[in-house]
Amino acid sequence: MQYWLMKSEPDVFSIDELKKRETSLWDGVRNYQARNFMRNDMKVGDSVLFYHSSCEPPGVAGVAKVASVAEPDPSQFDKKSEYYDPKATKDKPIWYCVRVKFVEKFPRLVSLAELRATKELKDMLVLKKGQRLSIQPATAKEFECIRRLARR
DNA sequence: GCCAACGTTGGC
DNA sequence: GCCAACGTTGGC
Repeated sequence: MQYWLMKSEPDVFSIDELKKRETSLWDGVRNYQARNFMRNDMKVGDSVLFYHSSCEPPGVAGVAKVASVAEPDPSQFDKKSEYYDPKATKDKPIWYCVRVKFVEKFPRLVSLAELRATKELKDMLVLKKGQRLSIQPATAKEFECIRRLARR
């Protein structure tokens, strides 16, 4: 069982939207490293910290879990989608995505500033300078620490 | 295979 | 809106 942090801009897709839909494909990822995490490493039942980025304030908004292993991202075939990739074919998909399931919205957002201020979390990838990857591995310790912070 | 130019991410 | 950091593209 692994732990992950997944970033999303709440204007595009938020924890509230996931709650409403219950499950959703995590589509639109167009970075190979992030794709590889989804395609190669994510397993059903893995826990996900749902991170809101490019907003005020950025931070961890809640928890999801992986509901199904990766499948070809349908948006790569959709000419009307902003994620359309003309190089992808159904025989040879390029992009993959997992399905995630809503678990909980935190009683309050745990902000990036708060993550930075927490000694236990100092090694988190999301705090590293220049770390832009939208999907990052996390540890059980980090996961539990953030869940505790959210209830303080 | 190098690397300059360009595009994107995302905090501030 | 700025810009640092990083990834991708494409000419050579």
